[in-house]
Amino acid sequence: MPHRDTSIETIQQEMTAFARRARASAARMHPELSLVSYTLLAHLDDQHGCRATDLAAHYLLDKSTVSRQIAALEKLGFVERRVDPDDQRVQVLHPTKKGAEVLANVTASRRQAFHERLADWDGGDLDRFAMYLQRYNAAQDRLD
Amino acid sequence: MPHRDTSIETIQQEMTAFARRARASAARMHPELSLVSYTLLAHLDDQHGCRATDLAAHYLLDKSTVSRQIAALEKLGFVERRVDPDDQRVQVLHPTKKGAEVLANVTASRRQAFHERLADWDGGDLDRFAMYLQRYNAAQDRLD
DNA sequence: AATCGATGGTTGTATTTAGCAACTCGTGTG
DNA sequence: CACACGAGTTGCTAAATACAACCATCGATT
Repeated sequence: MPHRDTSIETIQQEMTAFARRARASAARMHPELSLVSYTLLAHLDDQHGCRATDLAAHYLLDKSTVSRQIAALEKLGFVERRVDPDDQRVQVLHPTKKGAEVLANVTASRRQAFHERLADWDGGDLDRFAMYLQRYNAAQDRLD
Repeated sequence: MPHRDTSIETIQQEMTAFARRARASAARMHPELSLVSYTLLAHLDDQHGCRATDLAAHYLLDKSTVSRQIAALEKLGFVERRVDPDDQRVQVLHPTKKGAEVLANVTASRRQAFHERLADWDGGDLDRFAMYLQRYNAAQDRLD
């Protein structure tokens, strides 16, 4: 088996192992915000608001799923809806002040965890690893 | 913000993005074997059999979850139980012939998908990416 | 202007995955 | 022997998700 295949095998195994744990471990770390809620809220934050449909498209989730997740986030007081005056159908979603704060906390603590995990990596390796992941995910975007 | 932090931020984002999708995309590709079942079956296969408790410990799953997953796999005829003659409490789990075949098929098709995604990567990059992932997951093992 | 198809969103229903708690049954140790 | 422990199962619950049916609004066409 060529070396190339061995590498691909490893990548497959490790990505799978990672995926299996990520959700559970995220839930353990941040009971207040599941991986999905976190992701949605983060997207709203850095897009400065967007529509539910956009979230669904971007994350390949059913619109009903997004609708319920957003409803939950709204109930928690983390997002608010602003009806678009130009089109009464659309609700532009924004994180509330409270939502932005919680998001910032979770982000900080996730960042902390990542920093610990990556503490002994040198800068060049971090840089390359980051690049590879971006490249990998971008490829998946195109194929999925 | 030092470059190091930017890399870590990217790694965090990309790993999260990946995790979010992996399950759904695995389910779409292989409706016959969820990501968890696949993982459990694969573990049985390469350990040449093990106990339910070992699976639970290894994958940080509740023993009830493993029990039900195994029951499902057994119902499908993919695993069989062999009671340990030295300790009647333990059941050593093994993939059946059929289970091993299905596993091989799914593995092959997953490998195919990975090959497509990584088709335009050069050997050095694949190698480094694989190493980084192993290193990252090993670190997570220690901390989790 | 009335209508109709497309778009944004919600709700009903079902499935899957998971955890926790309570249980059974066998094992081994005081 | 009694009792604690370990392996596994089962009852119950909750969360996340998909699919389908639905409602409201918009925009284009007649």
